[in-house]
Amino acid sequence: MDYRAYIAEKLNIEGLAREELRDLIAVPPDTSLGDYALPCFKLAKILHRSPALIAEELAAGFQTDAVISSVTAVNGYLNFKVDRLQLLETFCKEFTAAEEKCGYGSSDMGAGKTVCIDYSSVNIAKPFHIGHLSTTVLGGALYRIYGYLGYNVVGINHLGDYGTQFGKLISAYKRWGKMEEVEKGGIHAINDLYVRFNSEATEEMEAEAREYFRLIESGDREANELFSWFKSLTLSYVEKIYDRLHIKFDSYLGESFYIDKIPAVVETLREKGLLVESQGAQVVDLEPFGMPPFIVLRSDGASLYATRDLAAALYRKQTYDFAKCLYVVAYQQNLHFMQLFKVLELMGMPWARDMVHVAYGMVSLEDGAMSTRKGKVVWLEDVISRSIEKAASILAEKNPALAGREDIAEEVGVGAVIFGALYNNKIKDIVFSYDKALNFDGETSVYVQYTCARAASVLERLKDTPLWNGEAVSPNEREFELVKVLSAFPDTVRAAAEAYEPSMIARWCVDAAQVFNKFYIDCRIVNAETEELRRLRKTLTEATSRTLRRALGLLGIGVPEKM
RNA sequence: GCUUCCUUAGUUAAAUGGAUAUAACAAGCCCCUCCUAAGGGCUAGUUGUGGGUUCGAUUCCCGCAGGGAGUACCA
Repeated sequence: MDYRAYIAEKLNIEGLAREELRDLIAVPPDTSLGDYALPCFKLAKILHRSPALIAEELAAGFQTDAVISSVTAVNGYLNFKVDRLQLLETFCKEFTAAEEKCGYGSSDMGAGKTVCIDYSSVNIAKPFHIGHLSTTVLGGALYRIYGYLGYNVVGINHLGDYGTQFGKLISAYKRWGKMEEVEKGGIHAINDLYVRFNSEATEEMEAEAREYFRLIESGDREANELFSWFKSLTLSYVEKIYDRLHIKFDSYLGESFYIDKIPAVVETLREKGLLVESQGAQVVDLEPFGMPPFIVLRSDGASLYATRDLAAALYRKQTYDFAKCLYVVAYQQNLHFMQLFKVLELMGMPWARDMVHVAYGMVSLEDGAMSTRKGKVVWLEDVISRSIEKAASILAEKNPALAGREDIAEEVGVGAVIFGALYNNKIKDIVFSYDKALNFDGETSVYVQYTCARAASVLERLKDTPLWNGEAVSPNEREFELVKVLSAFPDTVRAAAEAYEPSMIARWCVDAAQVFNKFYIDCRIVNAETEELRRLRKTLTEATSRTLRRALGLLGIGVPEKM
């Protein structure tokens, strides 16, 4: 139920629309003040009286009822307290109804709308390092969040499978590579070849690489077989990682897919008079918009990454007719996307405004930027396996008798890696350290999972106790706080989607877990004072457990029953 | 140079323009005959700088300082 709207409706202030009034209603910093508050300062202008006076008048004229139990005027604020039992009943009713459908916090607001999300977008022949984690888990989380809100979601892995680097790779393989070694070493063996090529490359070798790339393009059999082999090795490698991180895609169309669509794009740009020649290249002039030119074709006639992105955008609109198209790409590429979206706008595409660059911060190491060539790199699979190992060793120590420890360690360890990447605002840069990544205390997924395990253990003991059925109880502070935080979940999911900020959900998880743990410590659940209280507390415990599980699930994190 | 993002306890970070700026980690102390101590409690400690808008600014605007990123044929 929308308490704000309810209060706005009851207040009914002249000269102010209900909606406006509703949006003015805030939550006080301290519960002891109230559950909702109307700051009366803005009203002072409309009503020509002091805020304090307005608050007092409104308080005097407000009829409390079964929903709002008290109203007080304090320093220009009108503070409302909700009836706790009524809140409890409302929450339980809404929660149960939602769980019977698609889950508490889910919605049909996205029905009939498609959202394309371009994320992770791996490069062929390059292993995953810690820098690829953000786009992968952010995109994966947005994919699930939008799905939960009823959108039709298309997850796109825009493969980096086109460019002269693949000529280099073939050249390197033919020079030094052995099939058995590559089969055995997989993507890292391929990467080593590529790194070696770059460090030893001569003019002659560069020319050879260009020739191999030309051979790939012209359909040469051997070159294409090698390239396909590298591609399939890469895909089977990344799929293993995606499985562990619970990431999925609906499309793996990469850059190479768009090559034959480029002439048509170039033609359209020409027809619209957007294409000009500059220093031998074909460009769209963006000078009037304060940006460097958007290069469509190089002076040698070849396309660029930007051109393929343009073709991809047009293709996606045509194929999916999206309401929104998200690009989960680091802020390094801010300019690129500003240019891309501007060009689409200049082409007369009204949907250019539906394109969103979901920019996130960069990862560096404690001693500076990562560099694959210098070997200064942290591989993602190493981080994941170390995290799992740590979880396993803690588990072995704390709970040696527990069955299925391996799976639990996997969920805990992988969860910590994902959660670490999603907990802060996405725009923040990250300096990677194993100490921080492998921290399982405090504001972490492990804390949230642990809270769920506690709840599960209580619920196991109460499996024969019926749920609360609205019997009259007077909820204490802890129970009340818990209901409040749980009720905030649906809005949190929506806000996270709107801001493309899964961290909001991650933070909600920690908030809710903190509130639950205080409740757990202060209130006996199994041995509650009365039968009614026991049922109520069981109900709250179950709602917490289910919602936390749901929330972590949206982030791609599993929750073990025990740990 | 230009464009753009960032700057909050020792550290990492929260905070639709609202009341006493909130957590965690690290530090110090306390709590397991009691539903999982990967937990709970207590103590101490913060908005870079100068202006402006506003009844009210961590939040919006303009300087300054410091840092990141980008800035024509890489992706």
